[in-house]
Amino acid sequence: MTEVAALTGADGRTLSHRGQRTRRRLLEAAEAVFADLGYHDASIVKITEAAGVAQGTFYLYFASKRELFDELVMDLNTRVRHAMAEGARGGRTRAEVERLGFRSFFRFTAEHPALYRIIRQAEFVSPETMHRHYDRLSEGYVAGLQGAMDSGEIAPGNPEVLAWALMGIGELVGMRWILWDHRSEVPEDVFTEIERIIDSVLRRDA
Amino acid sequence: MTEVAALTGADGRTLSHRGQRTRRRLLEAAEAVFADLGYHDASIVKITEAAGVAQGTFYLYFASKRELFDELVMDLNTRVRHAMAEGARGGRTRAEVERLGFRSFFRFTAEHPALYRIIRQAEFVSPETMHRHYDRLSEGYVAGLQGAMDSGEIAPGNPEVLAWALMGIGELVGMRWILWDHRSEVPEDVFTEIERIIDSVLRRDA
Amino acid sequence: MTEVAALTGADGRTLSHRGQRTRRRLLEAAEAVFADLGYHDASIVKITEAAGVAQGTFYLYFASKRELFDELVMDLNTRVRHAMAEGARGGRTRAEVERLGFRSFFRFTAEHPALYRIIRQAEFVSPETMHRHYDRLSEGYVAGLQGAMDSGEIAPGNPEVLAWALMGIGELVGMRWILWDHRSEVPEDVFTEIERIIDSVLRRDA
Amino acid sequence: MTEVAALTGADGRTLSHRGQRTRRRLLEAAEAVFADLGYHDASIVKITEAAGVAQGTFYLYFASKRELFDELVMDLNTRVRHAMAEGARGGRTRAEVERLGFRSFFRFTAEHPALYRIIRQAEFVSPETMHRHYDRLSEGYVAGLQGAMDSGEIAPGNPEVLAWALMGIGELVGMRWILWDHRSEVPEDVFTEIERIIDSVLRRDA
DNA sequence: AATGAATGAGAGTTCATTCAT
DNA sequence: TATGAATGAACTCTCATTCAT
Repeated sequence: MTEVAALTGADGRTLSHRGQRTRRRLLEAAEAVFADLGYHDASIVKITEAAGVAQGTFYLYFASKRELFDELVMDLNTRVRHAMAEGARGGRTRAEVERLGFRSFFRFTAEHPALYRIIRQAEFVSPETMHRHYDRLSEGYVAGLQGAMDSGEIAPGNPEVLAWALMGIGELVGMRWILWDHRSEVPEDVFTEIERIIDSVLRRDA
Repeated sequence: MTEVAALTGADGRTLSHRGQRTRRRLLEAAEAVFADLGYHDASIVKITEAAGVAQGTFYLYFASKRELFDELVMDLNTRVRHAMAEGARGGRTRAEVERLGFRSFFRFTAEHPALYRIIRQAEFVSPETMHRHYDRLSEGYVAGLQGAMDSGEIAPGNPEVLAWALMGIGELVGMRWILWDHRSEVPEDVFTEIERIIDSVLRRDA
Repeated sequence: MTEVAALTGADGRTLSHRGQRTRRRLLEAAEAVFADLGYHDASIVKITEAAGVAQGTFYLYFASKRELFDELVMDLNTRVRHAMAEGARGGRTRAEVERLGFRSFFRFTAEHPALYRIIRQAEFVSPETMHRHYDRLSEGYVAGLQGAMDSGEIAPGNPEVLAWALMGIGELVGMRWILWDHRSEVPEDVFTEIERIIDSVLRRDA
Repeated sequence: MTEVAALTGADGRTLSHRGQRTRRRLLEAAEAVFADLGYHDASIVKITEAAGVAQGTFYLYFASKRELFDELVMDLNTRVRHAMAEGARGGRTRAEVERLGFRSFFRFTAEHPALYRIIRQAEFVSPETMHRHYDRLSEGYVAGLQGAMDSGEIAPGNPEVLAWALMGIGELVGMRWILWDHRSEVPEDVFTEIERIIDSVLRRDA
């Protein structure tokens, strides 16, 4: 259950405080540069420059550009899921939980555009990592939906397909109204429609 | 309104028959290579090799790799939309139209994986083209949905948001069950759930 | 029997006249640079500069630095063997043939120091190529020695070991008196001693 | 004349017991890693890892990678010569001495492949050291051969050339039958031929 | 219309060496 | 005495693009 950030260098050795700080700086710089430029145009030079370290330093902490990518994706994956779980905590009905989850997701997207931008290139960079990202994300959905279907709170159906449908909605709506419009959250009327969609899809009698 | 395939060389000159054939071969090769390798790993050498022409020939027909990309995306865009319109033609209710549209979309995805794979890289290759792709796709949806809302056939709501939500569903479900599973169409139970989702979202009383 | 120089590019394609010329220039530059600097310090930049072409041009003709190495070694190997065979042609006794062969070998070493210098690094660069070099060289010796032993012209013994012993003598004496002293041939008194050694080793009664 | 192992750090300071041990460990690790990988692929990291010390520690004992190389070569040189002298001690004729010397040389080569493998790269790493290695080795030979020529025990000739010829024989035969075949000593029939060669070359009447 | 040789900038990565602790 | 983080130059190799034929 506990997910601990790796605190080792590229060779698996434990790091000093200074080392940990450098590693974190590199990871943060990478997030920013990847978000800006995408995986391919984000060169190691640019990342290390942004982190304020020399080029060679990079390889003290990551075995390759791809490994950095994998770690960053998994890190962001952990964080979105936490953010969504956190944001949905107060929800009393399944629909409310999902609405709150979407809100948190949009907020996270606004704050961490890298996640969205990286993930859409991931299939050609690191397919397994991409799969793991979506799989982990869907797991959370599926568990909740399955439970609510079993208890009869929401309409019966295939929870896995529903999960992927919801992820698709989140991805494209976030892309369209957060990223393209450079907003920090989705406009209210857009969110209202999202709510309507979620509600109709989950609603039992119908 | 009429969309005519460009029949000119990179410099805008009209092409001979032979020239047109070469151009088409290049475009087809590019679709295949892009689908396989993605934009970045698809080099001009690989594309010209696949097309059976010399490297230099490429620049007789396209000003740059990026221009080829743009053209290919727009070409595929036109073709998906035609395929969807065609496939949905017989639909008698809006819901039926959408279901048929999805079916056609999935089929197209199976036959032209390049579209999906290219589009997910597009933001860092050619943002305008990417926007145009989604915009054009959504236009078709919006028109239909708007009409059906106005006539009271489907539940009122924000047709644009709904359009993007539907595109998101199609994208992720197609990715998950067509591309990842290497299937030529989505499994029936998955499609059944998709139908359920579409129906709930469009259903009036609720 | 006929050994034809490869006339293809790195991808196996046949070359135009211009291409062949460039390839040859690259090979010649490599021989010079390798002889001067050894394999490791001879960078592609230095080789292409010496050849008067751009860096990228190199990879049009050789798939890698190591492939160039292999080709160069094999090329020089062919040439020493020809030179030795040629030089020894007039010899009437086995001993005379060997003496003439050594002369040619020393002359070749003076003209192509790269062979010696490359071969001594080869074990860590391309072991198989190194083996092939020595094996091919020894084959010529062994054939001649075996025949002369069978006919009773020279003392009986193990022709293979003898061949390697002779190669060792040639290598170290060439290194000491040609390469280190920067001479174009071995001093006469040194050669006289070499003759004495060869004669004693081959002499029958004893 | 006395050859004392250097007991100083890179800066010339005398070393504590602990320091001496570390230095020795580094030298041993270097011998192993050089033998395995050759000079160029043997990085300081690999050597220090093999020695179980930190990277920076290396420079407490050696001013540079090249200095380590020089010291190692000279160390091995001292040891081969000792081994050969030791092994040849019982020989009663010059020919017997040489035979025994060769035996010891082959045995040393099997136990310390690094010597052979390093020396063949040495010309581009540290020419002076390479020269010193061969020169020292030949000195031993020359002294003995000269004496035996003077006393008429062996055939008259140029002892220096003969010495280099013998070194060449040892190098190539050791390479071929010890190193390439991964044997701990030369096969008996090969050694028999070596004996024959030595005997013929040294034999007076003839 | 087509070729394919040539270019050169820039990529990811390695490594001997330095230095603060 | 020892550590290990940091450096930055240099390396091999790739690739979109140009151009002479």
